[in-house]
Amino acid sequence: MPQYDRYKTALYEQFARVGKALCSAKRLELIDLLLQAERSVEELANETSMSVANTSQHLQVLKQARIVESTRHGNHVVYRVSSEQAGALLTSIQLFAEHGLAEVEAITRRFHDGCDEMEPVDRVQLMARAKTGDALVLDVRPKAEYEAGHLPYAESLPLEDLEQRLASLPKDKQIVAYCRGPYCVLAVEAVDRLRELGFNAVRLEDGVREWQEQGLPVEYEESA
Amino acid sequence: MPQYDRYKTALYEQFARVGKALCSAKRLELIDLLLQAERSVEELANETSMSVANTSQHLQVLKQARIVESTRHGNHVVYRVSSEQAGALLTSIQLFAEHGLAEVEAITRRFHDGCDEMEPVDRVQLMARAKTGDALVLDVRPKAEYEAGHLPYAESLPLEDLEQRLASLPKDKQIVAYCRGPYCVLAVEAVDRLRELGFNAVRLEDGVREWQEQGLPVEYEESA
DNA sequence: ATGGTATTCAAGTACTTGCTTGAACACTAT
DNA sequence: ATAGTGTTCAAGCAAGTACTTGAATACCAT
Repeated sequence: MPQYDRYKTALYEQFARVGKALCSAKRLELIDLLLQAERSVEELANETSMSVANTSQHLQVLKQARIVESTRHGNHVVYRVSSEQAGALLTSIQLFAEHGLAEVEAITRRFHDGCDEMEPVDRVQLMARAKTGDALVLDVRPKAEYEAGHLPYAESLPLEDLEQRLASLPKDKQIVAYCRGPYCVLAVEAVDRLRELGFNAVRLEDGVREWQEQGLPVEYEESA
Repeated sequence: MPQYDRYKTALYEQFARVGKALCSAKRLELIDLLLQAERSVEELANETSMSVANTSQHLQVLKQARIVESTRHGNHVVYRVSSEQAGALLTSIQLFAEHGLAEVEAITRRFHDGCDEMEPVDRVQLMARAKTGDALVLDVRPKAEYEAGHLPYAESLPLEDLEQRLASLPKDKQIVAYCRGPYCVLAVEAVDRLRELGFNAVRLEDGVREWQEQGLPVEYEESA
């Protein structure tokens, strides 16, 4: 079966193309960022602390695997994730790593610990409370990510603006902060700070992606 | 945020460990085989046309990523997939590759073409027809894989034994052959041969894994 | 113990990858 | 045109990976 062997090899090599795109920590980080919102090469380079050239090269690899796509906008080249299935890919890797590799749990615990916020939140109920104004849902990611998609009734309050806007936050309602997802620390920091100041704040582990994967609705800025 | 940076890097490196295990065509092939049934190193080496030492090394990589596990059985070391989530990983890569990479479709088409069997089969209905004996479902994989799990009411008829057992096959019922899944060619070959001889044969694209992922039941040999 | 078989380990080589640097290219604004 | 900015390309180096070969280990049978 020489014919068949060539077929088989060719096929697995195609599958491996996808695998190769996912085998670098930096590339996974890029995908994760792009899942929140599209970005230019320069922005991605800044956020991942890589050189622009290097970032560009990683993006080429992802592009060849059809995980991301790009369009030129004037002087910038904007990259985005090419399909929702790319998110599923990352999710399944993260899920697998979390269940299979004890190290992942150890790492997240070491960082998130001290912040014992992890009371399980009923998502549907949370949405209802947000709707009635019973709870204040804060999106603490950078504004651009909020605009690209956010939880229903959530308000944007990027972590970096938190200090300036403390006065406008209610002391009498529960504040629920979320960010990019379970591995992101933005919401952890926000909740830590808010509690320090006496607010009733909890962290929602979900990001928009997790929320969406649960089949729950997400809002977008109409202007875009 | 140096502390945070270290956390982030460590985390993505763990995720990448999983990715690294999936970035070689040979390793994907190994996983695919192991998803059908557990095997010794030697068997895997034979089936993938690799040297034993090389196979062993690939298996170490998969083991470190906790995708496979092994136990010693007397003189042999038997490897198996460590959890069902590993199957989900491979599935999501294959799914992604199939949708995103035109090459995959081109490759499969080139091989499967001529065999225009792909009439969509209603799985639940097929199971009903198999139960009543209305259709004969053949598992054309090697016997060991059949024993590790097969579709309900399916009979084992490894492709290599097909010629010898032609006489026992019915001309008056539909024969539905399946193998490891959509990318496997065993069933294609079986159907080709059967049709040549005037049987009413079709191929079911599913393998056991696909079947199971649909939430449908699977049978195991009680003896095992 | 001895020899046989299955697996893993260790060392070596060819090849690939990740990152850097500096140049080239594409587009904008003047 | 010209200069300025953002992105990609090309060359080069260090590090890592895939595979081979031959030796070492683990187990079984006698």
